[in-house]
Amino acid sequence: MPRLTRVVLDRLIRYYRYLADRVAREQVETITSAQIGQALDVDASLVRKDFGAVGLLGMSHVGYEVCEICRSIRSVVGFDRPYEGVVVGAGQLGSAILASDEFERYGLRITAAFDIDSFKVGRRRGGHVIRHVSELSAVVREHGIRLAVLTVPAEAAQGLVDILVAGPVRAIWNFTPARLNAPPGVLIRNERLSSGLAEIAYHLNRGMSVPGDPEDATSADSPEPVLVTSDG
Amino acid sequence: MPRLTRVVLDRLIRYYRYLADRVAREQVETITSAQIGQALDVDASLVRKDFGAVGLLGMSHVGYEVCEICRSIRSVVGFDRPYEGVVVGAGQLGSAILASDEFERYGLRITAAFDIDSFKVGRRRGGHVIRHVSELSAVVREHGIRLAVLTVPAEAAQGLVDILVAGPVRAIWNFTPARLNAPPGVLIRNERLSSGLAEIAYHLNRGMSVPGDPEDATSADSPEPVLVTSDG
DNA sequence: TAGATTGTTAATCGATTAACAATC
DNA sequence: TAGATTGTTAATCGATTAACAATC
Repeated sequence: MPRLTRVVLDRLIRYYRYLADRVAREQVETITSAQIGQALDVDASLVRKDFGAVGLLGMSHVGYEVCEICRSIRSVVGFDRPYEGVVVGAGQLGSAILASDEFERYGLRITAAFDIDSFKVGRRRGGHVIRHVSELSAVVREHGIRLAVLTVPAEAAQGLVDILVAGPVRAIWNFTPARLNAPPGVLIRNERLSSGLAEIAYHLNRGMSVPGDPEDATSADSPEPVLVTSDG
Repeated sequence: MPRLTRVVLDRLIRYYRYLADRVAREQVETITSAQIGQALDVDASLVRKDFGAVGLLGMSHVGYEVCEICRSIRSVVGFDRPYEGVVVGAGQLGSAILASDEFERYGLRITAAFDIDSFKVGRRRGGHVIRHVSELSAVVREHGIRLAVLTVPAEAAQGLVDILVAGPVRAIWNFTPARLNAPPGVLIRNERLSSGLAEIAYHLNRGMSVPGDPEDATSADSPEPVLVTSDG
């Protein structure tokens, strides 16, 4: 199977969330590409193409089996193979992430938290005892941790990346505004909030005159598209 | 000036952050499109095209004035015109946002916080007293608030959007996983963390074999690109 | 001046949409 | 069967990259 691009991956998530939510509520066994497309504002043939890309086969005259779609997406993306991650930086945002139980749904289990502030070390956040960052290198090696969530001040970020990638860490989920360098093969996923703010500021300053880039919602009753955008 | 697309806006932010950071550190007066392009892994002619789109003119043989670039981007995006926003939902994530001072740099000033939990109401978060959500409608109207940051449980999100857009709110910064509907002219910006998790899970499951989509960092010393991606 | 750099046009690339034969 | 739906190919669209004359 050829590598999926990020835009495809993004749509797969949207299909998955929409269908998983729906199947939990109503009894839906099958669904057509046109129905999904309308609900999510994606062209029906793009839906079919995406499904084809993950090996899903539909049934003529019927559509696709909802459970099979969900299963297939989970499997292709890898949500069904749990993996462990650590949170580095137990400030407000780090604590919010430690307290969240949303991530397990997507395969991620947070197994340790670190901070440099010795006042915080030893305290609990969302069921995890905070350890001192000096233990970071040993812990990720010992447990073969492959993901680190970075919620530290921007200045500290690169130094921590260097420590992490010297061990088994192969993906960094970066919530700091820092630009980070890592060796080939290490994924750095930036959650850049300033990008959201740019879009918001631009929108508010332009008046609301121009239609945008509808993304994962529609206002079915209005001819003009709602402005809905997302990072991915 | 024609409307800027989201991809252009995204790059503008990257230019801005890179240059603002740099000018704060070193004494740089001018810079060429090639230098920016190399630092940020963007084709030099795309840099020039982006600058053209915001009305920036360079000087042959010299490049662009760094301060002029920054000023121009701030102005086009609207960072130099402050606006007020409210945070709805004073949980962990809401508190993290309330505590942050990063956003003022981009024009956003948080002026109020709301929650439905009467135990929280009256307490302080990052300098703001939390008010009961029943006051939300009156407050946004009174202050002409145009942005709301949503950090509530997914089930509560749509109902709050309806209240907000009935008032002056014209942009929603959505940190919940809910898909939201709003009338035309209202921007809904989704910060969808599951999208980041999808990319991470996919990467970790694929092995690190395939080069990716370098975005705002490069490992200058390696021939292969580092995997660096971002929501925007 | 010579050479570096811009601004812009043309070529390329990739992703989305449209069309339609095959299927049940 | 007739008609709805898929899977796939071709056309379109938009964004990126390459090329290059104009400039200082």
